[in-house]
Amino acid sequence: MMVESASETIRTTPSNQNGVSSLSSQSDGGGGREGGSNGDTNGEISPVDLLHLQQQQALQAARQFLLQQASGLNSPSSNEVKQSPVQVPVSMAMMSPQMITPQQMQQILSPPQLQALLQQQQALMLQQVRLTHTHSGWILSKASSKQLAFQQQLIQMQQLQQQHILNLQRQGLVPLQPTAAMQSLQQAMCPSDLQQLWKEVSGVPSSEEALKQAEGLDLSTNSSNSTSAFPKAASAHIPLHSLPNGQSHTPKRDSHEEHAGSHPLYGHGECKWPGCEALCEDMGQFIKHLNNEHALDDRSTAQCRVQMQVVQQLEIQLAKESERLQAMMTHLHMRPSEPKPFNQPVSTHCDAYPEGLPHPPTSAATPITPLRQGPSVISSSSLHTHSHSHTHAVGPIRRRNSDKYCTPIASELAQNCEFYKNADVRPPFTYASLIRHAILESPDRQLTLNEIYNWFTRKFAYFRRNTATWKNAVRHNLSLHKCFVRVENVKGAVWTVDEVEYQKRRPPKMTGSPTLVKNMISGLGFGSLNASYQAALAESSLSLLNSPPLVTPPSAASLNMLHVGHDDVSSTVEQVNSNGSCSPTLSPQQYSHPVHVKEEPTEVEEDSRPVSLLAGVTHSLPLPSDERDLEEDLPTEELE
DNA sequence: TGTAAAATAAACATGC
DNA sequence: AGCATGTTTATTTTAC
Repeated sequence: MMVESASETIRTTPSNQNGVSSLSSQSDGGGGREGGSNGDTNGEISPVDLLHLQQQQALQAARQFLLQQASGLNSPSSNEVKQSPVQVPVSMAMMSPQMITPQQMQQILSPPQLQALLQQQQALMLQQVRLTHTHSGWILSKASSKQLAFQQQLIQMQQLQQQHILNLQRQGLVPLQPTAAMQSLQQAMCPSDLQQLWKEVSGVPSSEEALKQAEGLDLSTNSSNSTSAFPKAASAHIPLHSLPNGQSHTPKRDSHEEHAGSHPLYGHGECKWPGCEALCEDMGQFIKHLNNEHALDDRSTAQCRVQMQVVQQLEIQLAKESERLQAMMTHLHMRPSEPKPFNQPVSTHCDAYPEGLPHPPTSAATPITPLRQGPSVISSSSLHTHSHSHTHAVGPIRRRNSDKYCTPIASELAQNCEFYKNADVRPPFTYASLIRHAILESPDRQLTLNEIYNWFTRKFAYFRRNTATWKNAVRHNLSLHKCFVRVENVKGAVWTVDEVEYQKRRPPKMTGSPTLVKNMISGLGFGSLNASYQAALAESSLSLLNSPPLVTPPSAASLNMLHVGHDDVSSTVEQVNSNGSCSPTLSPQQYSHPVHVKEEPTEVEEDSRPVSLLAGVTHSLPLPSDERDLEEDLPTEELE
């Protein structure tokens, strides 16, 4: 090794010291065996399943829609829902009726369209009701209140729609007069809410707001903290069940709404008011426009109401789906006896995203932090590890596990990068693997120590929270392993990977060894794994890759372990065309490129935000031995 | 049970 | 002095 010590400096910031105590090493308990408790045993397609399916589809579409609606939509190309019927149907048509309020339809669709939609929905509802009745006994016992509520929702939507159809016919197309829209609005909201809403919607943004236009709400911002991330109109609280029968509830004021930074309704020089795309040069002009065109009048109010309902519906739906997801997770990964806090509000587990924000210490009761993620994909070993280290959530890496027996790091990371990013789960990889991966992932395949640190903290929530020891470990590994080569350049030293050395480091071990595979599987605590079922899962998950990234759940079971190579990355880089961690741009060849030490190490502070979770199909999902249709509903997650 | 690999901890050096 | 970086040694844990 070279022990020279030239004068070099490290330019980067000292990085994060989220000082959390280091944990002494500790042993682990036995191992969480996922219970085989079979909560529900539905084998065939039922009406409820149909409804579920419909809900899923609606939710997916709605999620996109919500993102558009609630985020101020930074992408200039994507227009919001507007009068133009051409724009709408793509997102709207996918949404099931319960996602769209009549008012919104009224705003969006032309009367003929509205009529057609209404008829369609009526037919659908009738069908559903009939099914419900036909199987009423079964449904009641199984689907319970959730479905009933859903039905109710449908019916009420129906009524609202009819009401609005009448209004439409009565007053022509444009609803400029105070109408039932207003009435229903007032019905649904208590006066204080209404006032607040009006104030929020029509109020002139304060000058300070105008000044803060720097960071408009973009998607990432939105997802960072669920409810408060919604734009004002959305965050205006409305009765949880916004049914015309009115409710009293006193929403706590959203403290964010006054300080939302830039105006959520303004972005890319364009007014983001639903149905409006007026161009505004600057904030001042926009404010003028807002006051003129979207002042406090009936129309604005109705539009606001529409928006509220949209958001509310979506939130409700999201809550339900999240709940279901957690139930699934609980069932699949955790002890059956463990009662899960199902009632956790969505907002609490949606805050995982912001990178710098340390999690609130994961309570021991909730081993699986990232509820919003689809940890169905997460490495079995990581889950396993995590699940049985309650008392010390930051237990030691169960190292060999990953490196040798689990999925290669690249595909694993690619698949679960979002999970690891948000979940306080220790990645099942060796430090060496991670370091190598980080370096290879960088544009120049070289990183400073600090950049390596940053990569760790960026990619893994675990390393955001537990900084005490792992940095030492990183340094230790860098020094220890010959495969990491320190290279000096003008500005400092960078670390590179000597691929040859890395390959030498560990001879292939378990290539094609049935015994090892078996051990691996059993070691992961899966019990018996049905190969054919895995294959099916893999296949099905393949299809997920075609889904839009936003709604692609990382729920694909995968089979990597069945073709485990000898080593994590070495096999991965060549096999899997995912350069790991979500940045699918790097070609495999690049990994083997000779390293060029560049003069100025790049700062990879906030690298390209990798979003795709659609990496591999290769993973293993802990499955109960009884084969069940896990794909029944996909965790509709990832509000990146 | 022994061994190797990896994690963990810590001492120490160096430069800024 | 304090910190970041880097090296080295020792011990523990884990899987084989």
